[in-house]
Amino acid sequence: MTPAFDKLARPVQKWIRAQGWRELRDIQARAIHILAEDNGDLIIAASTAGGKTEAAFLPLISQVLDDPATGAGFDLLYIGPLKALISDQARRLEDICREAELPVVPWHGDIAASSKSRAVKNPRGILLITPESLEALFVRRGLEIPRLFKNARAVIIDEIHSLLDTERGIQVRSLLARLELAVGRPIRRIGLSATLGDMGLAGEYLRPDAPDDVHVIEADNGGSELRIQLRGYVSGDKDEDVPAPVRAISDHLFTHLRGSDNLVFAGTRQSVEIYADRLRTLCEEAHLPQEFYPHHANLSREHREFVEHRLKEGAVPTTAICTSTLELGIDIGDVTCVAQIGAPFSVASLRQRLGRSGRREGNPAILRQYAIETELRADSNILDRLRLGLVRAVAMIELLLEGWCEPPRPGALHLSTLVHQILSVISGRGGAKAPDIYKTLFQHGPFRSVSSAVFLEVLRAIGRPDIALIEQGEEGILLLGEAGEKLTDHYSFFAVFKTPEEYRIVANGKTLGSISIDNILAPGMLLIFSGRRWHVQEIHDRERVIVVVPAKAGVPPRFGGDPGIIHDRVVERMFEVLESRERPVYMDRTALNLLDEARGNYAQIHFDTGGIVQTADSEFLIATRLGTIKTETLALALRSQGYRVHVHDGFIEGTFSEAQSSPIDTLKAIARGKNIDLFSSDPNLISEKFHPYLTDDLLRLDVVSSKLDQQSLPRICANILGG
DNA sequence: GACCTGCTGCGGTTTG
Repeated sequence: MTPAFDKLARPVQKWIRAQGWRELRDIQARAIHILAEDNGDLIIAASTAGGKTEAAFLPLISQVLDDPATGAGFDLLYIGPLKALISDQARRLEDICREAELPVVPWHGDIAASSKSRAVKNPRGILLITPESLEALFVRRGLEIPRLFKNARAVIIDEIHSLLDTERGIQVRSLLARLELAVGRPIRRIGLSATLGDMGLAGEYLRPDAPDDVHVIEADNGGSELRIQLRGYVSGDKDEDVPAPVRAISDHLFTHLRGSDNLVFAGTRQSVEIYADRLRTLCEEAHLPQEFYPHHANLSREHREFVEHRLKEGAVPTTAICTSTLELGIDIGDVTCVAQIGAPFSVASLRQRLGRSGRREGNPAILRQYAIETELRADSNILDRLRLGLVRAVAMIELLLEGWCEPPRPGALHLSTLVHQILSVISGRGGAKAPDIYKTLFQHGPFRSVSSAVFLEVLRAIGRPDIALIEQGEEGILLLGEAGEKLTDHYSFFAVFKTPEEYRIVANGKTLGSISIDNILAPGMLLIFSGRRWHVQEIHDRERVIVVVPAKAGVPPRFGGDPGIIHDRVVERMFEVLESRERPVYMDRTALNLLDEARGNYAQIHFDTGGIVQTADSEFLIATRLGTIKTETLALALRSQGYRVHVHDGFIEGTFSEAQSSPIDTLKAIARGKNIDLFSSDPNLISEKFHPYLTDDLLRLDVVSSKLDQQSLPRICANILGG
């Protein structure tokens, strides 16, 4: 074939021939050359099904075969964020490795303990593991880590775009640093990804000590055709059984998606239930077989796998009404079109979703965007008049077409994850001194933006007698306290992210899924769940179980959630859309009418003399033109000065009383550097799993580093006043 | 004003 092919080991070449491949893909050939050249780190970015896994593994497996290690130890380590992904990848790798007689060891919570203990006794080949299971190895078998990984040539991290600066991403980085420390040498890191907004920042994530040395291979997947339509809908009376836009959008989906495989991203789990229920009803009324199914994280594994299987097999037409569950890497094959109801929270996720469609050569990728706006009345709010949902959908489509997406946001302290890693290090080593922990987690690990003073404060906080996560032993050794022992002893310790408490919903002895305990339910109430209608029969509070039987009517449950963070650039583009006169060709007539209306209303506000206007006697409106973080920071500052404010995309709406100074004067004072206590309105600061063990001071530091931008506050105010 | 992800070790019994 090619020089790249000649570099591969015999059994690998034989496997490639058996696949009937005529040639290696471009990214595969490039990866083979780069991985043969030196020991450097590498990022491979290509779309789903673009051959990334093979690009990384074919040359690495070749190296293992050409130069076998002596003694026990895994040759390669793969970290994947999903159990389903690990099982998928293990199947593919087993096929390649069968010829080479290299063991492939999938390892996650659903794998039998017997096969795990076998692998620990005789570690060889490729280990595929979740971040949580790797954490468990460090905690439960900390002393065996060097033996298990001393031969590891590389660690492959799949879907790194889903990790980056998240809690879980910081955990993975910490584990990598601890791994290298345990084996006493660097281990080459290879990141696989679909969507990356900024390769430099991804390199920074992969190897913080030498980001510039990280090789990058990017597939050019330009050229494939993209078809977009944005349809507008106006909602009327809220009291209707099925609201008009739900009815109209469902009719449109039913007409255009029936007969093919599609994904409908409905935005929220509640919305998934509403549209799935409506589309099921339409199928029943037309006496047609069912082909629309809901898919979200609260539905049972059995039901989700049923939907995934139908999509993957492609034997019968299937449309999944889903949340971001179907956005990540699990293999569901190609879909005809991707529908998006309401604007998403990030361009990155829109891009990732669209990547599911038009993958087969010659097929276009199709995006059907639906925007719902409320009908205006004489007393309608000014922000309803600006049609911000529709405007955001337009802004995001424009940014998508330009190829932009959100970069990661480094700089957060991640104190909750730090508490977790401190406990993990102490537990895995049976005790540790503060300077050793500092060396492990800070000099080599991901917490270098945390100062040593803050580190000591965290140790003191979790060592307080009423917290008792750690305590001081002889010669300054830190040991687990009573609460720390209890926490790390339970398997729930290994995940760094928080999970809500839930009821299990059971019908006819089978689990349908779960709903949050925040739902107020009583026997006799009606429920829509898993796309069908139910009657609540029994509630078992202690067992957290709700028993339901089929019913004729129902209402969807509440699932709750955190507000999303919208990037500055998206809001900036929204204002450009409001101030422009261009009418995008992909919008239907209703959508264009709504956009014209929004532009007319925006022009009437007269922001031309500055970003703040008085809209009524005691009401004001600020256009920050900035994303969630900066707009929320200003909102907190105004609240601390006694104003009542509401935040929207790039806008703050507020009221003030005569006794207060005018909001313009307040903005002027902040612009001049007036000292503001952002927390005087006492906002909730606990959002992550280990936050409850920290002090208020530490929580404030953490929030300021991750969710606010205190530093920019004077400039934000100056820009608003400058018009 | 949202979405998603994950989980060990032991003791007992049976089988080759």
